[in-house]
Amino acid sequence: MRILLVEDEPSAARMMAKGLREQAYAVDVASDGDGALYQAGVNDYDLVILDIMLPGKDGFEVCRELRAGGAQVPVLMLTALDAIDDRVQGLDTGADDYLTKPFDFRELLAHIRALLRRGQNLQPDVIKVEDLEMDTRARQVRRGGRGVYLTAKEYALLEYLARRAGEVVARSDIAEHVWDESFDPFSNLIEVYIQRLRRKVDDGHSTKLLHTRRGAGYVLAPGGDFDV
Amino acid sequence: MRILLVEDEPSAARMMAKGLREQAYAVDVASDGDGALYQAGVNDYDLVILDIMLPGKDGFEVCRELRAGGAQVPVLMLTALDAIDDRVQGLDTGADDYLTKPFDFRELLAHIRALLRRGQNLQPDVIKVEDLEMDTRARQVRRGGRGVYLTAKEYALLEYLARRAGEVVARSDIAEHVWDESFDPFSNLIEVYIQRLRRKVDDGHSTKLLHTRRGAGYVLAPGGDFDV
DNA sequence: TGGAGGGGTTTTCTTTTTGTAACCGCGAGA
DNA sequence: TCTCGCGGTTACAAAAAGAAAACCCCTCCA
Repeated sequence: MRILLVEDEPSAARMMAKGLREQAYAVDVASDGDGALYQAGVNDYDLVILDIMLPGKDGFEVCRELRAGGAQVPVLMLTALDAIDDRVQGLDTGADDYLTKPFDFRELLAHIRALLRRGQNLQPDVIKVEDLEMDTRARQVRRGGRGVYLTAKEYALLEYLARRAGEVVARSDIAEHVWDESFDPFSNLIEVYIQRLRRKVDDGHSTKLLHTRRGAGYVLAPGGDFDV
Repeated sequence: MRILLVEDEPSAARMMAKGLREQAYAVDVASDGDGALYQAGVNDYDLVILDIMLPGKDGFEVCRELRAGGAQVPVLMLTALDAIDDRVQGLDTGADDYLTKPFDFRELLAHIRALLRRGQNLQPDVIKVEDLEMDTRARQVRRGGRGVYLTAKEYALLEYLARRAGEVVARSDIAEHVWDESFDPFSNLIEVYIQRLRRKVDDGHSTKLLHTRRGAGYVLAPGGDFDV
């Protein structure tokens, strides 16, 4: 899941981005309103985290322009406690949720999870495909009851495929939602990660879940959704 | 679906063409305005993607000449964000849509889908012919509920026939829409692919869907019955 | 400060797909 | 019925896509 973080204070931005990446989110950072609008226009984010206090256009204005441009993306507003404003509380700026600073990081994560869930028509917290189970809340994966240790990127990729289980997912989609703007489309990084996932998820199991559709992308499904 | 991509920057062109081909579009590339006009004159494209910034004739001029020549083909303009122009926004250059660079690839795909759909009065995402189902979004094909594995070219050909189910499709049409300009009209490649499709789609089913009309082309229809 | 691990790159190897070509067989018209 | 030609079939070569392996670099932490 890919997030745009709009925060002008560099150290806060760095810290949050780091924490989010640790949670396997792909994060792009914008430090002002215009940059944020530009990024949001270019990429398809799953969530925007928007600090209200920004140089130039403030958070309210950014949110307004986003909505005016037809963007459906969920927006989480951040505001200082002493600057809470009726507009924020009423969420009538077009935002979907807000959080007061300073906040506990786990609290932020909880809000993010809730918004993301809402954004994809309430997908369950635990995704099951055959005997593969992904607990997206605990970020825990098990295959046939046995725990599978995945790195953050591996997890993010698997979760993205799992949420679209049974569909052929184009590599452009993967690049878009699992990696951030620094992804090099000519690298074979996706193949490399698919291979790492196969080793951890499919190796030693007779039913493989990760299938290649040459010229199209990858599918996560038992049997690949057709008899080969 | 056949697309003419007009883009002079080689790496951008290569990247876009690759991504589009991944989505089973047949893509021709032109690197300047005159080349584009020539190609568009010779071939029948379903869509033209036109960068405005071109050496020689620019995108506006190319579009104008295209329209002057009576071309109805949908045109999607690409423009740099900092070069947005009233002419672009007003779409009064004869273009049907525009997109600012750099853009998100999925966004491009969405625009392409929208334009292609607009041109053909709302094509559905799922095409059904008898017990053959093509889910064009998930890129899955099934016959009688059973998944059918098709390569990229096979899929493109079947989709083209399916969209024109019941019609006799001339091999010249097939060559134009499923292959690109490098197609050798003296080869029997189409026959080869029809055969491959028959093996995967019709074999083992009593009602055949792929029928030959000698001297005319092929039809995808149950029983091959159609109004003459 | 050094080593382990995660993320990313590069290179090489393997498999699949695409395209070519030669040959076969059937159907329509003579 | 015979023949010609269109299309079908099959085999194979070339090219592309993907898999695998090895390697690099950076960060974090003991």
